[in-house]
Amino acid sequence: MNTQDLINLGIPLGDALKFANVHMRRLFAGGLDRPQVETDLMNIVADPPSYFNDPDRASLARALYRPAYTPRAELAPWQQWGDDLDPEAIKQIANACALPIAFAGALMPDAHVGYGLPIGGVLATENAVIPYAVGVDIACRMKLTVYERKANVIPGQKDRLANLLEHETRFGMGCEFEVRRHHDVMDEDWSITPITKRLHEKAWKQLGTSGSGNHFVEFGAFTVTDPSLNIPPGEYLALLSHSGSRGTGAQVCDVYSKRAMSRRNELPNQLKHLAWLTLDEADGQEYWAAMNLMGRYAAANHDIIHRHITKKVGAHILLDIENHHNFAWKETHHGREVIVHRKGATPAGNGVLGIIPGSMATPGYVVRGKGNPASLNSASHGAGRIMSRTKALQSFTWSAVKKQLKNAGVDLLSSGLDEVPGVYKDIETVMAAQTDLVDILGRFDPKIVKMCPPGEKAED
DNA sequence: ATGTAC
Repeated sequence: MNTQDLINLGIPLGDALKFANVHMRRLFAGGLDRPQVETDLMNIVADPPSYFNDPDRASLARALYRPAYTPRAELAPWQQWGDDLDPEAIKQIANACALPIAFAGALMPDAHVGYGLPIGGVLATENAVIPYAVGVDIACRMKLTVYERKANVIPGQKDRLANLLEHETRFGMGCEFEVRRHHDVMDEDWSITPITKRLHEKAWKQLGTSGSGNHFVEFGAFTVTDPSLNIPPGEYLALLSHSGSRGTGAQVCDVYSKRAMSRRNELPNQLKHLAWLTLDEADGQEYWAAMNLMGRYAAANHDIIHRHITKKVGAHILLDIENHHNFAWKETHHGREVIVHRKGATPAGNGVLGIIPGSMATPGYVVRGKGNPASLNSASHGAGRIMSRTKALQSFTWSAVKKQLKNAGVDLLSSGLDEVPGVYKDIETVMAAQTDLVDILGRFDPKIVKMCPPGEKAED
C-alpha cells in the first residue's frame, strides 16, 4: 500500500496525506493486514469528527474535516462580454461570485476555463485576496516600445532583428541567464517573505527571461489609428513582449494558495482554487507584499529585455506602453475600497492605456480604457484560447501554418504548434465585443516572432 | 504558467 492507494481512498493532498501515511505505517507495524488498514482509513474519511478525541487518529481526522460550505443564495453582481463563452468558464465566474467575500465580478470576451477563476475573469472582493484569482504567473504583463523608425526597414534588417530576439532574452521552462543581468528591483528587500527571500538568487538568474507557454518577444509594424497617441500617423518599427514573474512568481502562488486552501477547508474540492486569505491575517499580508514585489520584478524583466534590444536597435523611442494582466489592486468601486483581481484581464480605467495582443499572425491593439464600472474597469487580455494544448497538437500541421504565416508576412523564429493562430479566437470578434470597454488607438502587426521552441525543456 | 509533486 502506497501514497497513491491513499489518494484512491479519498485522502486529499496536503496535511491529510502526510498524517494518513503516518497512521497507515503505524497500523501495519501493529500487525493489521491491508483490508483492515483500508477499513480503518475509510472510517476516518467517512466521519472525521468522531475521531477528534482519538489520540492516534485526531490529526488525520482534523486534516480531513471539512465544515459545510454554503454558497451565497444571491450572487455578487457580474456581467459578461461576448456571447460565445465556454459554459464552464461562466460557471466558474458564478462560483466565484457566490463566495462570501465576493463584491462584484465580470467576464471578458476572451474568457476560458482556468484554475479557480477563469482566464478573462475579474473579481472584486472585500478585504480578501485569492492567489489563484491572480494566477500562477503573477504580474504576467505586456510591454510595447514604438521606435522612431519606419516599419518598412524590417525586411532589410530581418536577420539582425531576429538575432536580437534570439539573444537578448531566453525561452524554456526553468531558463536562466548564465551571466545574470541587473535591475534595481534586485536591490530591494526580498526578505519581506520567507519565499521571496529563498528565491532571490533564482529570480536574479531569471531576470530578463521569457519562459514558455504563450510568452513571446516580437518585432512588428505599429500603425497609429488615433491622433490622441500624439505621434505622427504612420507605420513604425515596434517591439512587443509578453511574460511575467517566471518561476519565482509561480512559487509565491503555490505557497500562499496552499495556505489559503488549508485555511478555507470548507471549500469543496471543485472550488478549492478559490481559497482566499484575508488582509487582516499575516499570510494575507505576506502574499500581498510578495505579489507586489512580483509586480515590480515582472516589470523589470520586460524593462531589461527592452533596454537591451533598444540599445542595439539604436533608435529613439516614441512610445512605451505596458500593463499587468494577472494581478490584484486596491481600488474603489461603487463607493467601497475593494480588492480587484484581474486574471487575464487588462486594466481599462478611464483614459488608461493598455495592450491587447492577438496571436503570432494576427494584430494586437493599443487601447484606452473607458472606465466602464460594470466591467470593474477591465477589458480582455488577448483573443483567448479556444482549444487545449493537447488538442492543438492534434489539430494543426506546420505545413498549413507556414502558409498562413507567409500570407500574414510573419517570420516565426520558433514556437510550438500549441500556440499557432488557430488555437485562438478571432481577435477582431473579441475587440468588437468590448467597444464599450476600450477605444482602439493603434494596431501592432507581428513580423518577426520568437516563442518557446516545441518540446523545449531548458534552453542553453 | 512552472522544472511541479508526495
